[in-house]
Amino acid sequence: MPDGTDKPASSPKRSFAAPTGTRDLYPLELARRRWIEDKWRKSAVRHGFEEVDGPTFEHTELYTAKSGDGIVGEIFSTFSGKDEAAVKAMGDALARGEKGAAPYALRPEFTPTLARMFAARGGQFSKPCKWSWQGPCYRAERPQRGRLREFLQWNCDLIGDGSAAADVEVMAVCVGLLESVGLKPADLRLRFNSRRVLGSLVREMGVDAEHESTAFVLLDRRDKLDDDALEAMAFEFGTSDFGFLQFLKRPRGRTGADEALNAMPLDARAKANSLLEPITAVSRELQNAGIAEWCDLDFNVARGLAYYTGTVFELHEASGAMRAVAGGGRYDNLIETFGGPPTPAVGFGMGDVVLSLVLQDKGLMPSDKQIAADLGLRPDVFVISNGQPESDALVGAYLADLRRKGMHARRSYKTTKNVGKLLQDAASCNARYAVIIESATDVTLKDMDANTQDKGPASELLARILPPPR
RNA sequence: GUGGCUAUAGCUCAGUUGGCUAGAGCGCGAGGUUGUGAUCCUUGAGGUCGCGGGUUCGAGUCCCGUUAGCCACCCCA
Repeated sequence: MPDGTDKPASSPKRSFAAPTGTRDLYPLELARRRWIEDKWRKSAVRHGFEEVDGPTFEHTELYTAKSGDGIVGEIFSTFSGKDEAAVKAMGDALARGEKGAAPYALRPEFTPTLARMFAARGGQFSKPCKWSWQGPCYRAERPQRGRLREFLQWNCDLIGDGSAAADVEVMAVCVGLLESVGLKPADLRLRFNSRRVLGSLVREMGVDAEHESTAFVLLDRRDKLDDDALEAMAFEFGTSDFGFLQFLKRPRGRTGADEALNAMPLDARAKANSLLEPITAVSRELQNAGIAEWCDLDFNVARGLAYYTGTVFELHEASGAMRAVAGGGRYDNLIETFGGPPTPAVGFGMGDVVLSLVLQDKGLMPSDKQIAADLGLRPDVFVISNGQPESDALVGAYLADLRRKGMHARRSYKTTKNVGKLLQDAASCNARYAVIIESATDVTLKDMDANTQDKGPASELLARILPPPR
């Protein structure tokens, strides 16, 4: 365009940073992520969960319907780009000072997708249906320690069984993961509660059904607010019934059933034992499953998501310093809400960000070499020339042959003929064996772990390390 | 969305009360020595000091703005 500017034809260089809250994963970092994904998947498989997957983005209404305001406010809105009418409508709404909603949302969590999937086709599966999933989720939050805008989540859900045993089966796969990465009950605590029990208790204390969910919010924040702030919020929410206020302001720190019951009004306490039955059922099953030592009953756990109906739980670092590693619970109404048959379901989600932090803090993240070995990425053999021209010429043929036979085979790209430096190259990629080509027929086979080697005919020595023929 | 802290090489950091061509270690590349993963020696690449203004004879250094990152609140995996 002859616009008279003398800008050079080549546009100026511009550098881009990754968007806020996202991660660029270079080989070592991706290997660490794969290691976690591998542990997740294996834990799910061991416990009999089958992997499913769904779309990265959904209709926005899928989340506005049931997820609760917390998550809805963090949605990344998405347009198709071809739907100019929708883009314009949102622009107009914003211009009028209204809130606009995009037609699509990047998934902030997977549970609504799973409930939608089950509502659509769940009838064809035998019950209970045990599904696991892992993949990226997106939330437009301000990043900080343990929190990003794009993160990985692992979900395990058990659909079609409303029993306490089902609740505990889901908790058990979560604990199974922790055990598989070397964590101990002293490191992490699984705090559980029941919304149904909590609901009947607060009703006994004078809170009506309409205010039940705001009562849960208050209980969830007990540890973070002082009595005055709690009381102020309670009045604001219209949940200032005397009995409930006393319960809300009971001493902090102790979280078990006895402490909670002692803080309740007498007439409520009288009925409490029968009201507590759902929780005692869970406790029994925790014993049966052998994971009780990981778990604490905690009346402060209510969970933010609006769709939880029964048992709820959160997994926290024992010191309580860090945010939740995982959280979940029972959502018996969600599938019906999405047009399916009334179906009980329970599940949890675990994020990779906090889990990685915990593993690092505890020194449980394996070395990069160990991770590569765990993932089957360790080179089987490293091919080296002894520096003679006839050996140099054979490197490519050896590589091709070994690879064709199923070996992970590598070579050096350095120009040096120094065997020591080439072995250093082999060691730095953690190759299991090194093959030094000595002549047209002979090689030295070096066991890099044992630091032993033999020299002889190639056909004979390589036969030792080749995988058995199928 | 609110607040605090930080910003010099890929990484970890020096850089004096403002003063010559901005440094080190590690890592990366090349070469040498010892036919075997170590050690050692030589050498190279890589930075408009986050970006934009201002003060000054002179700014990596002082001031303002901005962006990004980290941390906390909020919320949550």
